[in-house]
Amino acid sequence: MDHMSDTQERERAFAEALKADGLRMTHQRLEVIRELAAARHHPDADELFVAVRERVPTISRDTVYRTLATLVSRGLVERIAAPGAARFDPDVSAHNHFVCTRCGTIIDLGTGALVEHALPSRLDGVAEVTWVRLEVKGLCMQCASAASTARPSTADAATQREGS
Amino acid sequence: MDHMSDTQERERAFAEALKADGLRMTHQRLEVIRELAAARHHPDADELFVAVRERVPTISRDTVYRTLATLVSRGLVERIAAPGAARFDPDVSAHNHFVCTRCGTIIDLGTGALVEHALPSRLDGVAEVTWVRLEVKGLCMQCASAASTARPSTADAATQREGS
DNA sequence: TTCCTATATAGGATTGTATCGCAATAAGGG
DNA sequence: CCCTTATTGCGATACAATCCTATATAGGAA
Repeated sequence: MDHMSDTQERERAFAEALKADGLRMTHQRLEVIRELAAARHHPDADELFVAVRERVPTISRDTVYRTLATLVSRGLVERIAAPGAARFDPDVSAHNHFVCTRCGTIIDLGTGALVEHALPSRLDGVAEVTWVRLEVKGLCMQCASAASTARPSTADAATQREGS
Repeated sequence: MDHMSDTQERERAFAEALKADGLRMTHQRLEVIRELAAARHHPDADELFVAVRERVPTISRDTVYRTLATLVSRGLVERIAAPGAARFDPDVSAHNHFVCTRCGTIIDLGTGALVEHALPSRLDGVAEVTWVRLEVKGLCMQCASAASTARPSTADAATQREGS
């Protein structure tokens, strides 16, 4: 809900984190964080690059990568390892993901699906647990209907070898 | 437990899957599946390549990649997206993973940690759920003690930008 | 066993993601 | 308005993964 203030809050948090470390708020960084905060589809670095370039035509890919690295290291954004390119999630709160095995789309599931403290207090080889999430995979609506009708559709991700 | 028969069972399942599709059992494929079935650390393609090359000196990286793709597409092995290179898990049964955020090591947690994840029967945008896992992140024992004593240790994975 | 053909392999070329190195640029405190 | 220092742009580079194709081989048929 209320996306406007949400985006602005993220902007503010980023500006604050930068200042706290003696880093500078450039307009490149500002546009990257804005684009990501407003995104609803867990974009990858290149999607952000293309989107931001509309407003900052001279921005380089590397600046986008560096900005994302800064955000992730500050805990303001989460990096999601995915086939192909890593995706980024501006929502750092505890929530779960559904991943379509066909097109790679990620859908937020909210925290409802996650049950509390199912973890034993001690896990072998594990010193400290800081993060627990439920991951769900399957077919998204789009791919399901595309599959039932005809062609595999223009898969936008998950471009890996098919296996002879 | 009983790793020997476990490995042999996986070999047999692979041979069977190949035959069912008119594919051939080459000794390159055999050594790859053996190496992976015996592995306990969720290796990536290159680790398998290096290990298998000990016994099949002329094997190419591509053959390892192709064999893995074949295994994955047959549902005999699971691909785990990870920073750097993808890792592969010969254990396809429902079990959960702990991932060390420092070194990238993956530790099996068994199914015990997974409680009744009461997923709503209907999820928005989701057509079909075929896979549910719990993912846990934190610090492994090794990294925890290495961190408390001194240097960051020779991180063997998770080599991503630090973020200024 | 030998032959034959479709499948598989080797490995160099290629694509794609992400990072590095450095000269040029600009943020922002003084 | 200056000056120091962080930041940017971009070509070079590193590495994962896949493609291309001439050559090799699995494995059924004779």
